Amino acid sequence: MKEIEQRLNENGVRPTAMRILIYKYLAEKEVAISLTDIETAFSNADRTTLFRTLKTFEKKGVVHQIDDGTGVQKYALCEPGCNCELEQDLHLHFHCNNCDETVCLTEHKIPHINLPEGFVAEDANLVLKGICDKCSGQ
Amino acid sequence: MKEIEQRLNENGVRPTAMRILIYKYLAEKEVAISLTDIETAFSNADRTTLFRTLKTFEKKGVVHQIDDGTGVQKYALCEPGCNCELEQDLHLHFHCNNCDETVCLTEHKIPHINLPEGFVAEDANLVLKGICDKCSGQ
DNA sequence: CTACCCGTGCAACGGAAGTGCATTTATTGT
DNA sequence: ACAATAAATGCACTTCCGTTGCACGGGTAG
Ligand SMILES: [Mn+2]
Ligand SMILES: [Mn+2]
Ligand SMILES: [Zn+2]
Ligand SMILES: [Zn+2]
Repeated sequence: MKEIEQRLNENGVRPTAMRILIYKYLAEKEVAISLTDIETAFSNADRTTLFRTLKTFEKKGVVHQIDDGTGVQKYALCEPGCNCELEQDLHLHFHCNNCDETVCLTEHKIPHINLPEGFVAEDANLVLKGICDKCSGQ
Repeated sequence: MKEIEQRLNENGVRPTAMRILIYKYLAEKEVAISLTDIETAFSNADRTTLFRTLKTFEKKGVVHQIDDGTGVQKYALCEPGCNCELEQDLHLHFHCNNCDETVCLTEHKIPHINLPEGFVAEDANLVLKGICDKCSGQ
């Protein structure tokens, strides 16, 4: 509880009640979360607030956005001290075709790719799709 | 012209006038194309027709869909004899943050990734973002 | 020639992201 | 403690894109 407030403060995000709740929600879930997920979980709050909270979190480096190819934006908490912006720190994501959940595989960094002449990479996104550990029965 | 008809026939797609035009359009452009792009190019035709044409092309293996993280679906012609479905044949895509175009780098296959226990990969999507060869001045 | 299938067109729907503005809540200076 | 100010929240509305239902019409096959 107190740690959350501290974490938000460190990142320059004012720890309002709502934001703490959303942070806690993100922390409990071990999967990437969509705006609609949060909207469902906090049906009393307004969608715009939740939307802007996520955008604030993203801008301040509290969460990173995930594009898993489903067409809906997902978010997950950043590791403490992570540098999502830097190309070297980009991890891959896994989307399960069975349970439809997306998880961060923070241990698995995106390998460096040699590009043709003239191409300069600044960012990368690698998503693997298949069956997750929960759904594969193992 | 005749080759296009043949190509479509080979893939089980009836070569209507519209479809041939769309195929030709995709072939001329060297970049990934969105439905809106096609809609703009063929303002006389109906959006639905174009949409379903792309979906038909995709189902029959004439084009593959590309998710470049912009939020809009793009499409590009498949290489003759490509096996987009197979994991081994997946190439990466490059999205230019300057000109906003997305290109296939068909030579660059997505490297195989060792996943944690229980995860089974069936598909992969790797998108690099940065500055393309045209925009980097080289 | 006729019946049918499939491509095309028109209209409408639904989900999701995003914005402008009013209102409430928190923060700061006096 | 109070006023002035800034930030967060809520409501309404919009736009964009993908998608579907249904009706029409031209080509294809029997
Ligand atoms: Mn992640
Ligand atoms: Mn491609
Ligand atoms: Zn799963
Ligand atoms: Zn470019």
